[in-house]
Amino acid sequence: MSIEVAIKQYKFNNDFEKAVINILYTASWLEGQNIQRFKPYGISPQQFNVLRILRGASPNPVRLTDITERMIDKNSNATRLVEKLRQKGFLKRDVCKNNRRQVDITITPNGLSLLNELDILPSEWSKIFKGIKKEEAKQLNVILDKIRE
Amino acid sequence: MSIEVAIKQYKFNNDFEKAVINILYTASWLEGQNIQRFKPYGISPQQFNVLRILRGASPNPVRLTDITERMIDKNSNATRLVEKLRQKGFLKRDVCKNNRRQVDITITPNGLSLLNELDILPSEWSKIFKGIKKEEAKQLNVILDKIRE
DNA sequence: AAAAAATTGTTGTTATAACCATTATTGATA
DNA sequence: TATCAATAATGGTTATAACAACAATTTTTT
Repeated sequence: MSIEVAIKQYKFNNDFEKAVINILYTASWLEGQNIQRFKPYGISPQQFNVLRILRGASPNPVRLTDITERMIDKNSNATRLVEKLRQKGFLKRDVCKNNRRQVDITITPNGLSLLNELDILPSEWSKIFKGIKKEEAKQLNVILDKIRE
Repeated sequence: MSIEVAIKQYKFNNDFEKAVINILYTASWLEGQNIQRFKPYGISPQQFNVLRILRGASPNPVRLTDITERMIDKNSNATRLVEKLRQKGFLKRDVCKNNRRQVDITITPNGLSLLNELDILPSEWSKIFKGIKKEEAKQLNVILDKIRE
């Protein structure tokens, strides 16, 4: 659906302004889809993000600052997200031996199997993105990367 | 900056997955810019969004459902956003005469002049978007609209 | 007209985000 | 080695989001 119809605003000052609103709107839309996807498993998109970061480093641990750096939304409070996930048994926390200020955070087998269930299969991607082709996804990535220069 | 470097994740399963993360990340980045922009004026991006909707309809009033429909982030609680803005004198609320369930919401001169200050001048847009050209902004809009089909 | 259904907006509650001060530890330096 | 700055993480507080129940009013049905 065009952004004009979606938010019933038919006058944009220019293509850049429209792009800003389009990005924000599309992100909110995707976020909504993710919330629905994760809800049955009792985790939030942010928590999912943390688990993916941990899996990326697994079996090596990561520190809290690593998580903050790599998070999509940098503003969140990583300490509390990690604690939530620990309570659910998806990760473990150990004070780092070399540097006792740091905490080593590692995903557990439980966490890995949760991610396994949540991974989107290649066949599902084409359903979700039925509107665009691979080439367009690539173009999109190029343009978004340029925007944040 | 490429999304890989930004979030230090170098393996994506495919271009679609990368696009999802890229959109979410870019939106968070834009949101951050907006928060900084609006902070000196004491309003949030959501409140700014509401005021823009009101200006779009001005001098006609809009109702709460209109606001919810047109908001970028549909999940917010419009009632409370409106109340915040009313307290600051940026809009007024009147119970609708024809239908007493409804509330007519109108932007005040105060609200209009706030928006006036916050409007991004054409010269500023090119600074913010120094990374992309008008044509790329157009392409971006086309692709994002297709995604949400 | 009375009852049922739909619409419109409000409010309570719980969870999460945002902001910022604080603690603990380490490493540098004088 | 005592001090100070930098680093790493935590926790209190306030604001906002998310969800859901609720109340008031209007519209539709019987």
